[in-house]
Amino acid sequence: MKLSKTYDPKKYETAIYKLWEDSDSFVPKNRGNDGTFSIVVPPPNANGDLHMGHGLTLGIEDIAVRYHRMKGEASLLLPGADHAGFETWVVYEKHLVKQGKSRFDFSREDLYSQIWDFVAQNKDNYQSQFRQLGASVDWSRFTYTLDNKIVKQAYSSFKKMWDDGLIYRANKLVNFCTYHGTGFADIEVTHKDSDGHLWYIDYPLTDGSGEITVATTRPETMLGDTAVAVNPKDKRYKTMVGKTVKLPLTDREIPIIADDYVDSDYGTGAVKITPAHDPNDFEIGERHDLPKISVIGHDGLITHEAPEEFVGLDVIKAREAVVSTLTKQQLLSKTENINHSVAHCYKCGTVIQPLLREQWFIDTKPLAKKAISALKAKQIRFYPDNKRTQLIAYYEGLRDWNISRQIAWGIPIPAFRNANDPDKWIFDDRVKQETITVDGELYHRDPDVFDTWFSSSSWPYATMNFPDGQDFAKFYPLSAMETGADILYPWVSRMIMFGLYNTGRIPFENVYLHGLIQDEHGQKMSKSKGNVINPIDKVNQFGSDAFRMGIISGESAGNNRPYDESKVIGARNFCNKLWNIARFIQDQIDGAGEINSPKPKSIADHWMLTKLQHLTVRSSSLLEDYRFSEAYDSIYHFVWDDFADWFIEASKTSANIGLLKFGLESILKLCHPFAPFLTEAIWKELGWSKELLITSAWPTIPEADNSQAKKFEEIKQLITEVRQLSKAMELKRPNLLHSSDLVEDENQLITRMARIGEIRKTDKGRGYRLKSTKQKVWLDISDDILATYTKQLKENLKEVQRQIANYESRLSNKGYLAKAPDKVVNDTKSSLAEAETKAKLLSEEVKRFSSS
RNA sequence: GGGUGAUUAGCUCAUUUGGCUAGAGCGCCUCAUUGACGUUGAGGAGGUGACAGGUUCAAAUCCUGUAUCACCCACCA
Repeated sequence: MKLSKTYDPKKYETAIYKLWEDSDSFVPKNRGNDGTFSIVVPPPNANGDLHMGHGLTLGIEDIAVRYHRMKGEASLLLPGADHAGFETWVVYEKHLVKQGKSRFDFSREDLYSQIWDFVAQNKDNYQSQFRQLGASVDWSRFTYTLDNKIVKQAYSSFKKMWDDGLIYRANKLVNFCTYHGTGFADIEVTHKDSDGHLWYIDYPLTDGSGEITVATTRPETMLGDTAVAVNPKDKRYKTMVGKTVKLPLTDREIPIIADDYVDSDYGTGAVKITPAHDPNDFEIGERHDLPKISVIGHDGLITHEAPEEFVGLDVIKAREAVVSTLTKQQLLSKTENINHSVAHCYKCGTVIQPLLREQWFIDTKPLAKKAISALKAKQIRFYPDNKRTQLIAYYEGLRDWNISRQIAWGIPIPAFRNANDPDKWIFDDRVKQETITVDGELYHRDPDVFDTWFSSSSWPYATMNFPDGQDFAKFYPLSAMETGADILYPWVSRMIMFGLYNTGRIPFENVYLHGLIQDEHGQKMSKSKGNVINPIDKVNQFGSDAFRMGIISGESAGNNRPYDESKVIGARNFCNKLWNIARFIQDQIDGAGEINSPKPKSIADHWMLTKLQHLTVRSSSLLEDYRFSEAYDSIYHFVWDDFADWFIEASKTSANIGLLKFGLESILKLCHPFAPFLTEAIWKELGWSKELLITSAWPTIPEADNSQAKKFEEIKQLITEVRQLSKAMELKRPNLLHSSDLVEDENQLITRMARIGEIRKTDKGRGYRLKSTKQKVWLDISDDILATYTKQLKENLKEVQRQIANYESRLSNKGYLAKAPDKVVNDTKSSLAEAETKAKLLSEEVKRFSSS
């Protein structure tokens, strides 16, 4: 079939993907090689469209997997979807609001099943987006984070940790978002610098001997104060320690205590202590056995623990009321404006309230310890490596992890509380029941669900059917985990800890972290800014292959990068170039009849093969090293600069059909991981093979004669020089004189490619002697014309002389000769020799024109 | 407050353990008009590698310091 003039992605992509799927090409299978390669796709949230980050993730992972598949390894790219507990919950709540409803209108069970259906609708959506991106994922292994095996693994992790004493339930301060009504892990809280006030409040001593002034940014919490603390070394307050103050606005009497935590230089050096609403105060409270009075409830309103006049006010109103009452009572001595860091909900921006709540916590110390030693021993390779060091630092400061979430959407925590003994908890996975009876006693299920990250921490092996699955035996640890650098802490860190804990092994051998894709101006993409670029739009506009190559081009691990459409356009043009190379070769073959075997004959043939050799070796090693952009770059330039611009052009003088075909086959293979649709489409249209390109073998390295190749390189340089001279002197089809067998042999090639009028062999040259070759070749032009070029000649000579001086000074340096490697020194010597020859020729010409 | 990264051509970015004349894409200038491709071909211009020191025969690369930007972490009331 005749190929059309330009490549039309829309015409092929859907059908090609179906071809791969129908042929089970994505199912891992060894082909003449017993290696394995495995990546699990970071499961996208099942609540919307794929974004740019997914495009990059899938692009990178698919390139790696397709390469290893073609190498013959059993290669698995396992797809999945994330129920994304809290994230989806937020999306669904907005959805409810649009319908004029709220979460309070439904029971938890109702909500759960509604969201289940909501998510199910979206799953099809992004599965088709995976297909559009060309991701060669094994759909038969598709895993959803609420699949039975994942839930079961979450329970067994929980149970094991429970049994090992790593899970504990405690009434501790949690980061609570009063808007969403749930607690968070520390990592889910963002700190923002905000303008606020520092209020100075006088607390009168009970014995009437004076007062102590405390400074606070949150005066409303004074209603829950249970002490005032000062530094034990602070002389100002030495006599007050042990006394009590009468807490204003309340009728309570609270002690003045001494604690090292207090910084004497900040504020007044005296701190009000509210153990129920401040993490530091909580710790001081623990040390001094202070009562914890919760004056702010989970609804964000003042509780009945506070005086009647404040009850039911929200935090802001309560603050105003407290300040105004204190002012009236003349207890407010000073107010300062300050800028300080305030914790906010990462999703809605509500100020986080540290509130007391009974939650499940994981003691992360022992888990982090193992992870640290694995990372220090470099058992996992990181791209870029500095993320490894960063992660170690993170583990070292890691605090216990609150895994309870007060939302309906998630995996229920398999723990039940004794109805008669609130401190007695048992593990049981009958979570569908609200109550169970064990040994004749009634137990109530914990209404909370797990933090999503708790279950996804086991993703690398839960997806592989740990502990007995064949996949686990074959593919674990994963070859690589490729994901965004932004989830190094929330996800990667925990997968490593959990993997080591549950399986005793690292979960993956390599971690490749890509940076954020920003908008064209380097701004973070976000819905609120309205600068989100949809990858699928770009796929539709430029084709999937162009998008993939454009987005990985210039990509380097760990670095953020703006979306650059010019790169996608460049890649689109490259697709078209490939397409037209195929068209040309197809035309050649159509007119050729019998196709000979791919034996190199001409010097161009040998040259092309040595370039191909070099490329195959280089691109393979770059791909093994996760240097995708550089691999793409080297293939791109071989195809365009070497194969199309030189080999194909040369073949117009004398074609070696067998080698053209071989070259194209090799190119299609090398390009396949990057441009899977296009290359498979060409492969199919050409109909040279019954097998699919996706499962064909990665090219082997061809044999070629290097000395023949060098001859072509010389001719190539000669041609380039003639082109340069023609351009500079505005010559039209100049003639060439030479006394060289090589030039004689290649005179047709030179005539065509250098746009020469006539080539003639002669004993005596005239005109301009070419400098790029050792062969004696002259551009046959008059001195008149050449004189117009004198200025350029002088500049060239100067440049060459500068180089010579440079080389000479290097070679006269004793240290250089003694310490630099021989190869480097020899290179310098031959460069010097070359430059000297060139200088001689140039100076002769310059002299000729200076004297005339 | 602590940490990490960045700073290279007009723009966006590469450059594996220090070693040829620091590269690419896009943009720019000049030319080519059609027999694979104008989503093309040929030629070209353009860089004190942020700045200041240091180590080395040799530094964009290693070290120290400075500046600017970005991100991450952090319980100073």
